[in-house]
Amino acid sequence: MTLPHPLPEALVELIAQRFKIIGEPMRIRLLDQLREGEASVQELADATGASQQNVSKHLGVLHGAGIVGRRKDGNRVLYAIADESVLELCEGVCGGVQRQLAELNELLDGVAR
Amino acid sequence: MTLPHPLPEALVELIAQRFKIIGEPMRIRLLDQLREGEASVQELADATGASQQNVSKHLGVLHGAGIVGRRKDGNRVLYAIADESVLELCEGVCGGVQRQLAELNELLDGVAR
DNA sequence: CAACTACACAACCGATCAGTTGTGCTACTG
DNA sequence: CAGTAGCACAACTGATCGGTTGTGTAGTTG
Repeated sequence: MTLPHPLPEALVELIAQRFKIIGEPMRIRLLDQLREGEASVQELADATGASQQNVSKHLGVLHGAGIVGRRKDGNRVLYAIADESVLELCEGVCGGVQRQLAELNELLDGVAR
Repeated sequence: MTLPHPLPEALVELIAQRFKIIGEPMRIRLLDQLREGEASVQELADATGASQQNVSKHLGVLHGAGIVGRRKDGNRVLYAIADESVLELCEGVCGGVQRQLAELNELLDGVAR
């Protein structure tokens, strides 16, 4: 996809909001956990060590953004990743981070030499 | 690239920080502007309608994250995109947004039918 | 029906952060 | 050298947000 230029203001806001939602450690942990498949709030709370309320809150945000899906199963509520593209985004970021660390290493090499 | 699972805590923090930095409308506007090539702080301030101090502050954050590069040119300081991958990230997000809007349209169609 | 589990909602608190204001510093100019 | 332009740093403020606490509700179990 090719981005228009200049970016329309509304799109800028949408993009920023999206990034901001993902830019939270706890939410990334939840998404990472959901890579194993759908899970209940309690399971995610246990897996991350966070409180049930906190997990529920973050899942609500992710669900509101359409990043995860909700499904009732009797007493519980199962969440699952609905937008696989977020994982690709994380990979992209990791790539950037790795590239940066590599450059940093080169710089250190240059100094040490 | 394939992400490890579970994500190490430090990596989670790094990813979140990166997303959070990009998740700010003004910074996205600056990056969008820099797609046209390097520009001075004043030019970016004029282009975005923001104050010089505010632009300088955001550029400082982007520079600290290694996303943009700095270069002195006489009296001015020219900034340029240093990590092109951020643009790809924005495209990825736009893809997700578009997909979401498409699904929303389908839902509306279903209701209206 | 009573007790319990799972979840979400609301209110609150502390921390973070974007934007402004004020200022100092550097480089160019007349 | 005085004046001006370009930029960054520091302090302040208001808003946003993550996490906790408390509570209400739906569904299950004995």
